[in-house]
Amino acid sequence: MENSNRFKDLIASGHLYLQNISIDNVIFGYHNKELRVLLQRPQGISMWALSGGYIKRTESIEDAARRIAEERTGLKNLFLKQFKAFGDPFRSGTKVSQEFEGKQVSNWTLDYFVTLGFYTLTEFELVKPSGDFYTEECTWWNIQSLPPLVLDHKVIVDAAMKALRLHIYHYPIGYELLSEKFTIPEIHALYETILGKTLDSRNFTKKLLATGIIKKTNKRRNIGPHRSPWLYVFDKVNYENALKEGMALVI
Amino acid sequence: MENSNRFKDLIASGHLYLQNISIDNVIFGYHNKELRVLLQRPQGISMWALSGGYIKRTESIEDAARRIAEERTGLKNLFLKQFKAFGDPFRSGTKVSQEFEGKQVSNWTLDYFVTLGFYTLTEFELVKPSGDFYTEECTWWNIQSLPPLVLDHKVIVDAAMKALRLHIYHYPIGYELLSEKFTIPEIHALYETILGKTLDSRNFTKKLLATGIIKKTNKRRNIGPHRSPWLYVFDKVNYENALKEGMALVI
DNA sequence: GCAATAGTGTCTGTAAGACAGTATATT
DNA sequence: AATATACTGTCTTACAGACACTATTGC
Repeated sequence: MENSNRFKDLIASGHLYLQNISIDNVIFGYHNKELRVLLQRPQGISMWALSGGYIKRTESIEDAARRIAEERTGLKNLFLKQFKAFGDPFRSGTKVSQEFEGKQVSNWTLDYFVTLGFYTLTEFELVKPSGDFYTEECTWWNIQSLPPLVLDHKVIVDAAMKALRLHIYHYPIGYELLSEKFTIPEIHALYETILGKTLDSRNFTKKLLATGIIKKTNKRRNIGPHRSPWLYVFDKVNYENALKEGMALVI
Repeated sequence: MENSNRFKDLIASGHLYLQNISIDNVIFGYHNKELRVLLQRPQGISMWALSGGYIKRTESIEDAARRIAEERTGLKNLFLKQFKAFGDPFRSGTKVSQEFEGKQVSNWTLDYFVTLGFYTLTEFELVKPSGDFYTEECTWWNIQSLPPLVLDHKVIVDAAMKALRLHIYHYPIGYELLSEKFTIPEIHALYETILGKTLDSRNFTKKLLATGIIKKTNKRRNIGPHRSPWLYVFDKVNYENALKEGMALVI
């Protein structure tokens, strides 16, 4: 059977979405030394939830996670990483989860769901968060002061944060969080914010430059009554390679 | 509703297993400088497959992966790690997959499956592989010379191998692959085999001992007409801690 | 000149990595 | 004695990490 026909048949015969499996996307936003997470509050619930959704029968899990991020942020081509799957008969199936995941009030949303954890990186000033019909609020929360979260979403956020902090040493993080041209102090602040600790600026600069993922331009940024910092850009070739092959950065 | 009743209802009302999601467990076996993978060949198929299965509505994903490993190896308490989820509408749904995953000939096994990749470590001499009713053969294959694999199972094996080689630096690997007491040359050979490269024995010993995960006993192993090596054991406290918290080993 | 920020060079200490000779068990 | 394997110490080098002064900008 051709694939297009196969899809039509599957969709016609059953559900648009895969069953028993969901995606929770921890959408991180960065701006000006602040790291936030995009959360939404479902109608009539006092707790907050990650941007989640289901996998269409016609898309890969990465596409699904990307679509969910795009629905909430309006942005395409975000930095996206799968980090862990969570599955336990008790993680969904409480009263709360019925109300929370009850976007579609049918049996299978009350069922045992395995959720695939992804995280996404974006610049939160570029984003006007948008919830869906079942969402009462959708907004950014500082990572240090999150509101009460439904289900095991706090566990998922913590795992995403842990994965992000590990990945920052192995993948070129920053492209989606900074403007196309950025200064060393800007990317320095980004790394400090994500890692939650100060990094010696001299050593940081040396080591980041040694990876080759960024390069100096011949332009400077005017920042008022101070010395103008040089502008840098990501080196396309080295960036893509580090994204695919990984890299070693010990800062 | 009580949980026990909830499960009964769910199982009675639908399927025993979660739908659209499977587990593939890359069961690695080690013995005497050789690393193997446990594969099975379904009835009437010429290609081989990973040990896979589905998730019962009453168990967590880790429990399901553990159960699958136990069904094939007969062993409990194996080293088990989740490493990645694979999901794409085209990864299952070919003619081959119908025959392969057609253990239960019903619509949903022909459907789009997201599979959760786990890997397991064991000592293959301890294992008498056992397939199930639908399996024609179930046996160990050297990692260097795998037979043709169904679907994307080669991709999954490669990803598991990559994850294992990364994890060996961060988790105490060896407890399930060696006898309770083992010598430095034995664990040295294990690390060399998994990493696929030679490791200087002097530096290896220094650094492994520095982690504190193994400790010397006052016994030696008799190995014939040669100097008798000391026997070591894993240090329970440090081992458990490294398993939970991770560790740093640069070899 | 002042205030604020950018930018960078050097030193030290640690440890990774290279390297080879001695010890021991058996026949 | 011969053989095969276990065991270990030192040196070099690289680099991580600590550290502080100079440069630039606008007012």
